[in-house]
Amino acid sequence: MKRSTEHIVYKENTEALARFAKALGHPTRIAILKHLEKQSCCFTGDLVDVFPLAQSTVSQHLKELKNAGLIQGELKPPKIKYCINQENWKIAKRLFNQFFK
Amino acid sequence: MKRSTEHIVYKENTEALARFAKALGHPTRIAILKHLEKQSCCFTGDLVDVFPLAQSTVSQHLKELKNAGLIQGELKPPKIKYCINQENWKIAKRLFNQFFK
DNA sequence: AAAACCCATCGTAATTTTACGATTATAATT
DNA sequence: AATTATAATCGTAAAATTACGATGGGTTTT
Repeated sequence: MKRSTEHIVYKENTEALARFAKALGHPTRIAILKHLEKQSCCFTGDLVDVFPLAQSTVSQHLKELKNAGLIQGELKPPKIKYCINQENWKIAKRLFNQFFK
Repeated sequence: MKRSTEHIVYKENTEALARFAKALGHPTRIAILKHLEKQSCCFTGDLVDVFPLAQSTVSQHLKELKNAGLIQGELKPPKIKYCINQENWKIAKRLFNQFFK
């Protein structure tokens, strides 16, 4: 089946908002972010203890949040400390705010 | 491969927020909602003209937005008029606001 | 150097999403 | 009753997502 591979061009903000929303589109990722907001920071292992999910699955969710720019990891051997990416968080906040204004 | 079919229990708001976010997680759906906000309402056909997508594809996106509760359709034969679901819109707005507070 | 620890990545499978054209359903018009 | 208009739904295919266990790559500790 044919499927248009060239994608539609949307406004800058539309793409960005959809990207953030997509990253937020899974309860586990929302829960991870809530956890990070409360704790300010945490290690992967902490989250593996919190959720009944495999370590690799949690890691994958973290990767998506990182790819979306919502979190960032800091090497703290032998662990990795994850925090909210405040800069992008502000951008996301602003985009959602003006979307729902 | 085994895969846990029983799902994790999240807080009420976490599930709800993820559901809304997921619906917003595609640029076409963001664009549709922006259009609805500006126009206040519109018909499926209007959107088919706006986006370079098949009618069935647009209809599918509308269905998802409807399932998420973000829009509602009103029979206006032979058309269907779509509007933002103000009640749920307010809920979504509140959930995102308190999430990003 | 070996063992232990933490976590990303790989490989894989099931499921869901996204897109299309074709068909169907409903209502209005002729 | 037949035709037209509008839009949902069906069937299908490709791609992406979500989950798991297993493996591997750095550090630190022994």
